[in-house]
Formats: sequence, C-alpha cells, structure tokens
Amino acid sequence: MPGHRKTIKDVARTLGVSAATVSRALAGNPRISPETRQRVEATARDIGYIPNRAAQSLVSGRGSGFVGLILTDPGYGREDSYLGEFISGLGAGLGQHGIDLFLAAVPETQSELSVIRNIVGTHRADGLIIARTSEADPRIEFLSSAGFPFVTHGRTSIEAPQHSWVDTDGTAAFAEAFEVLYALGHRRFGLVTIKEPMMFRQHRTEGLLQAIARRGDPEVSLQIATSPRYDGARRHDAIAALLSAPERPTAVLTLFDGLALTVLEEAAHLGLSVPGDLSVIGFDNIASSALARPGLTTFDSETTRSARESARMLVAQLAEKTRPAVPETLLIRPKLVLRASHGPVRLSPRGQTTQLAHNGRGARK
Amino acid sequence: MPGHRKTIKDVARTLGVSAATVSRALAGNPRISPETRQRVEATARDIGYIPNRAAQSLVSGRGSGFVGLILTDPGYGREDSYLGEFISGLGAGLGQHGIDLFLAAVPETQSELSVIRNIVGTHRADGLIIARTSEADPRIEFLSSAGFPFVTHGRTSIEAPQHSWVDTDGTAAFAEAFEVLYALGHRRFGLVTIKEPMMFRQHRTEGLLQAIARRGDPEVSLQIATSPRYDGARRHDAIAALLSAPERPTAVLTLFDGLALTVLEEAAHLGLSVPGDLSVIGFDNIASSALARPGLTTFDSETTRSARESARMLVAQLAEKTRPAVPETLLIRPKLVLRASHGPVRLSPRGQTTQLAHNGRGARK
DNA sequence: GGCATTTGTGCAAACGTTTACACAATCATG
DNA sequence: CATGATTGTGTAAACGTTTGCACAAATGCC
Repeated sequence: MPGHRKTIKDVARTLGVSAATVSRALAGNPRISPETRQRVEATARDIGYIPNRAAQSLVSGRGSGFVGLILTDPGYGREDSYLGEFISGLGAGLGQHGIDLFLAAVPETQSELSVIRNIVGTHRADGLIIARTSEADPRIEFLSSAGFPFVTHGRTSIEAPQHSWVDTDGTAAFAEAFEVLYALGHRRFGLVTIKEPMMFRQHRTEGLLQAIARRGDPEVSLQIATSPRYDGARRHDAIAALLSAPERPTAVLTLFDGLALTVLEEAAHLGLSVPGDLSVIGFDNIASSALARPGLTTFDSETTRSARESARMLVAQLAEKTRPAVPETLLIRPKLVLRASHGPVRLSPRGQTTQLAHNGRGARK
Repeated sequence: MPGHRKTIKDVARTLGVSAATVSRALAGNPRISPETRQRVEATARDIGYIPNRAAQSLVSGRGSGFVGLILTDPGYGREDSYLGEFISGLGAGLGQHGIDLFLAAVPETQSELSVIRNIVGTHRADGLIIARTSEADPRIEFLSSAGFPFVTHGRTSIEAPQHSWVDTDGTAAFAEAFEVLYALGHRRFGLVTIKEPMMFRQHRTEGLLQAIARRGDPEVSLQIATSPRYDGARRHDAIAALLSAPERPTAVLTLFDGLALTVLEEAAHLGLSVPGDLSVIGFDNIASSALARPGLTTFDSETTRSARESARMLVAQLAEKTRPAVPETLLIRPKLVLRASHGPVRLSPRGQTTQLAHNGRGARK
C-alpha cells in the first residue's frame, strides 16, 4: 500500500523538479517563477502533501507552533468559569494565526517553575501565557532572564513593565465602587479579601484605599476580613465576624464574586436584608452572580477578551525576531454591572462611625 | 557564548564515547553496560542535555507526545465550569504519563471536522479526546475509519461500542430521580430538555421514559418543554409555559442544572413555592446549584473524574501498537446530591392527573 | 556579438536523532 | 588453545526538510 505519508520528494518526482524547488515554492521564495509555484502548489494539493513539522523545525530551528498555558491552580475550573472562558479566548485568538494552545499540567510532585523550565528547555512551546500572577512571581523572573516570549494575565509591578501583560483595572473598579456607595450615603465600609498574595488583591485593595484617601472624609471607616482563598469554612467565619461586629459595615466590597456570594449567604443567615441593611459589590460577574438573590452588583472582568488580547500580543511578539524594547500592555477597565445587591444606606439609630486615619488604612476589627 | 543547545554529540564528546552509545544508554537499551549507562546519565544531566524532540520523532516516527482536545462549542466555558473541570482532569491524567494536552480551536471559517482532519494529517497529536458527542457524530466516523486513537466523553450509540468512551449514566440517574419523586407522591412530571441532538439528551430522556414505563402507573403523566440550548429568552418562555399549564407538573426534571435554575427562577416569578408547590431536580451539580435558593437537588456528574479516566484510556490505547479488539468503556453512575428543591407532593384540591399511554410517552402540552 | 547581469533551478550539506550492521573484546567451552 | 557465544561499542545510513552555493539559461547593455 502507498499509505505512506507523502513527502516533499513525492511532489518533486511527480513534477520532475528537485525537492529544493518544491520547498522554495511552498515557502514563497521569490526566486521561484510564479508559474512553477503554481504547478507545485497544485500538485502538492493533489497528492495530499503535508509538510512534516518535525523535519521542518529540525532543520530550520523554527518553533513548534505551540503556545503554552500552565495549568496549576487546583481551584481552577471548580469555583468559576475562569479557566473555561480564558481558554476559549486564547483558542480563538491563537487559532486565527495557525498557532495551537498547549496545556501543561503541573504534577503534584513538581513545581510550576520546573514545568516552565522544562518547556523552555525542550522548546515544547514558542511562547507562554502566564495567568493569575502573584505578587512575587518567580515564573516571570525566570522567563524574562531566559529571554523566552511570554505574556501575563495580570501585572506584577506598578512600575514600568518589563514584559507584556493584559490586566483588569481593579484599581479603578474598586475606586468606582467606593464612589458609587459613598454617593449612596455609605460611610462604614467592609472589604473581604484573601490571604494569598495575588496581584489582583493588591490592585483592588489599593484602588479602594486610594479612593478613600482621595475623599478625605474622616467619617469613612474600613474593616477588612481576610480568609484563605479556597477554604470555605474559614471564609464563612471571617465574613460572619465582619458582619456581626458591633459597628458592622453598611457596604461591603469583595475581591471576587465567590466572596460576595458568601457575604450574601451570611447576611441572610444573620437576618440582614440586602440591600436594605447591607450593600454588597463583587467582582468578575460569574454566572452565579446573576442568579443570586438579590442579584449581585459586580464588575464584568471580561476574561474572554483579556485572553484574546493576550493571545494577540504573544503572537505579535513571536512574529518579531527580537523582543520589543518597550513591551505592550493593556489595561481593561471592568464595567460595573448594576444589579440589586446595593442601595442607599439606611439610617441606623446608633449610627456613629469609626475614625479613619488619614493614611487611608482603616481600623482592623 | 556556548548558549547553543546541547546535543547528544556534546554528551558523547565529553565522555569519549560515540553518539550511538549515548542514545542507547538514555533509551535504556539493554546492550549498554550498567556502568556506562550511569556515566552517560550523569554527564547528560551535568551538561544539561535535553533531547531534541523534533529529531527524535523525525527518525523514529514516534508520536508528538500530544493529545488533542477540540474546542468547538461556543457555549463552552461561559455557562458553567464544564470546560475547566474537564481540562483539569485531562491535564492531571495525562501529565502523569508525560503527555501534554493540546487544544485546537475551531475557527469560524472551518468545520470541526476539517480541524480534526488536519490534526490527523499533520500528526499534530497522537490521539484525540472528543467531548460532548452528538447523536449523529461525523467526527467519530472519520476517526474510526482513519484508525486514529481517540476516546469520547459521551457515547454515540447504545449498541456495542466501536470505540472507547467514558460517559455518565444519565439513564440510571433519571430513573432514580423519577423513583425518588414518585415515592414522594408525585404523579405529574415535567421534563425540560433541549433542541440539540446531544447524546446525553437521549440517554437521560430515555431513562425517565423507561422508569415511567416500568412503573406502569396510569396516573403518571409527563409534559415536556423544549428550548434551544443557549437561548435564554426562549428557555424562560418554554419553562414559563410548562409551569403555568392548567395541569402543571408537580415535579420537574431538567437535562442539566442551568435549566433547573431557570425553573427555580420562573417558579419564584409565578409565585410557586419550591419544594412546596413544585419539586425540581437538575443534573451536573454546577457551582451555582449549591448557592441557589432553595439549594438545588441534582446529580454530581463528576466531570473531572470522567476526564481523568478518558485520559487514562487514551494513554493505554496509545501504548498498544494496535487498536484493541474490544474498546474500553466506562459508565459512571452519577450520585444524587440531595438539597432542598424537592419534597413530597402537596395534595392539590383539584388533583386529577392526565392519563399516560403505555408506550411510556406522555401527553405533550 | 561579447560580456555582465538577472532569473530559475539543482546539488549537497546540514539539523539531531535512532538503529541495523559490523566488529572488537571478553569469556566459557571443549 | 581454538571455537563459539556473549557483551559492549562504533560506523554509517536514514528520517524530511531547508538553504548556501553553483550553474545554466535568458536577458540587457555597449
């Protein structure tokens, strides 16, 4: 059977030219006559020739045609649809350019960094997408020094960027949330945050603190509840404590919707009406937020769009031979999705507020 | 700079042996003395030698080390966390075997089948995972006839399998749901289903119909509401119609949780109490189901486990040279997650029920 | 019409591996 | 001590492609 895969030589033979000519014709080499190119392309298609990528990349050192995404976070996928949305966006952004997405799982026995090192070493991928950056991120340091193309979803520092990234402007969003609530009369604020040093934690928190400071209203107070990211029980406890404090906040911002939904639950549990007794604003606009009672006011973080843009940037980076002197960055402003979990403050009978130090950091309950 | 990538020759040179010896030693060829193997391995590690996969697969015809997953469904990722969970499971299952996952997006301009054909042609992947099978699935036909290794998540036919698959036993689950509700006194049932001819639709529906037929109680009736899968408005309409029928069902099964949540919403809208006036059971146990009010009784479909098993099967298939005569299959029995959306039927004042024809198919409203 | 230039093509080497075959050294056997 | 088996290693070809170099033919110029 001639079931064997067609090679460039087969094309050459049927056409009576050399393999070199076929190679050049297919590569669009200008030294091949247009007429020959035509004939080559036709026969290549006819006999079903498909270039052998292994051979190609062996000789030309050309990339693998893959862009990698590291699958690490065990909470990925379970809690929300972040991963699904992100991947959909990446796939769409890359597919247009004939690049495929390659997912590397991190086995329990290995560190994420070692997986990255392996990918870089083996050239398994031509570039990497790094999701969910944390505050001190060794991955980024390694990739930068290795000169490997990558784009992060999430910034790492406020300073001038050393690499390309796409991020959500959590700073602006949280400032906006504060202003909306302040305008509704709220003065006692709560923030539900996580222990883990993710960049988005830092940005969103700062957005809130800066907005409070900018306002400069001494009546504004802020109480902060912190819990581990994936520990449901601790999360409930922390939030319950926040809501049952004697001077409990009348408005609570949360780092992401999952936390806000828990606030909603705890509020119901404690007999607090939302938004009557308590306003709640989340972040991300996950599917459950629309279904919550009351519907959660939150920010749409446009994960899919971020992913598509990340893909675009990485592809652009791969196309250039050298790394761009000044990396491309994109800050996406999340849109406030108004639903029913926020409203004007209800004048409480015993309504005195805690003082706020002007450095912007509120008293910790 | 010696920044060039180390080759097998570098190892050979530093050791004073031939490249062939190094290759054999690293491959575990038994004709190499243990002592030499030791030395080779040591120096290889020392100088940081990483085999060039392109060269390897060029000469040995060995596979690419990738397993592909086709990203097609635009609803993927948005509605629930299926994609995220599935990918996490796949990654975990494959990572253990040093195989990587590769995601191919389907551009709007191309059909999924052409993408698959391309992957098979280019040997971009050694095997494929096909998710969410539909009732007449050309993908499966093509892959089967091409002799390409693959595993599907979801069956395609009830008959003896021609290929390996992992699936969720929706038939048994829906029968179980029916029995639970029947025991609680329900006789008027509703089913919310979708237009699209997915396999899981068929299996789950049949499970319910069979259970009804088995019961043989002429008092049992079934009304069916159908809507397009992703059309929220039509979905609401169809469900509202079902719930406001004069002889509306007292218990509603839905094909998946998304539909059940809509039932919950519509019930609230119509002033029906759940589970007092209406029992609802979903399928999949998505995150929102636990947060719904009342908590949704549903089945846990164990997506992650399915994915892990799919990966395992595919890896096993790849390891064998020939396709197994009798494909491996796995039917996972979903576990009923009892929450608060179902309960005993409330005796209605005007409680006569529709007759049920004995072929098991109920009257369509 | 001779010469330089342009244009199109072929030859052969190279990329980093694996592997069939050959061969040298060692060893047991008679 | 010759013989054959065993053991370990080297040689060289092959995988399918790209590309530097050479070269023949066609073209332009004086």
